[in-house]
Amino acid sequence: MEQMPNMRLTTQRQIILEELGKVTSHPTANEVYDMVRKRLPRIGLGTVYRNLELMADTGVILKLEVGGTQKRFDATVTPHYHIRCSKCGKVDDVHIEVQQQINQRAQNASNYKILGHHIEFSGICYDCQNEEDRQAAIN
Amino acid sequence: MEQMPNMRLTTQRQIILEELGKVTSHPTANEVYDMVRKRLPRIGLGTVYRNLELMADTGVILKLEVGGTQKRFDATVTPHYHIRCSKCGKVDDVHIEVQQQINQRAQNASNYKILGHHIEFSGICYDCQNEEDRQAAIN
DNA sequence: TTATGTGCAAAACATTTGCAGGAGT
DNA sequence: ACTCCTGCAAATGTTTTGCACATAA
Repeated sequence: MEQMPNMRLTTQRQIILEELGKVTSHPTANEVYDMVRKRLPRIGLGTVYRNLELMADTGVILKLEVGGTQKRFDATVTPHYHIRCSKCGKVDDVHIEVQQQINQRAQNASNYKILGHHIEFSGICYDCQNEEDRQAAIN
Repeated sequence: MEQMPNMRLTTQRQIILEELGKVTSHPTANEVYDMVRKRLPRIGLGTVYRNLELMADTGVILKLEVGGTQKRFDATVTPHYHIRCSKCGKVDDVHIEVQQQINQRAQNASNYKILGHHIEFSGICYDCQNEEDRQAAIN
């Protein structure tokens, strides 16, 4: 794990990062807690929150502030976009090219110093589409 | 207010919508509550939440699920993008053209049925830039 | 008249924090 | 040793909900 000065390499940190790296599901803090607890049964939820926050602040992971009530986390830090299913809330990556030119446009159109952007698509995932079709067949 | 069947036109609903329409600041539910309370001192916070949610569901207003801990609301329902100040959390509109073509690209790149997208820029607002300069001058 | 909506308070949920003991450097 | 970190539990902040009464249609 890349570190800041005064940031210790603890077992908890290593395992949180390892477990997050294993999945592509953009888990919530609580889901990470459940994953990590299988290997470290006595870890506290506060520790998970503190370390996810810390790793997001130092750029080791990404904190996704997408729709829904909970924050989600992503071990892939290269820029990419996301889609969230309006039915079930699942979040997936969307592999389209990054729209670099819109940062400049936003710079021209506002009095902010632009740092970046994120695109969140909304839609219905494959499973929920099938679910819809099944319901339609019944009615 | 445009309505669904069985949706009554109450004083509370009218005033919530009026007050939200007066501002461009993308207020949180609690900020709407404070605005509305000046005219309806006995309104409950639950009523504000229930009605903002209902109006967002019926498309009368927009619920913004941008970064930060609270949801924000917007009386402007025509598609547009937002920017959030990384320092103070303020949210403003960004008036650049809507990137309609990326929905098709996302459709091709995923197995979701795409419904739409939203872009959130991050940056430093004018006031916070000045604040930074003032701090730099001191140090 | 009657189903829907409201005010109020409590509950639910996500996240943060204080603190005493534990562990990395 | 000296900090920083952790587990635990309590606190905080936001949103939702149950219920008895009020009100729009």
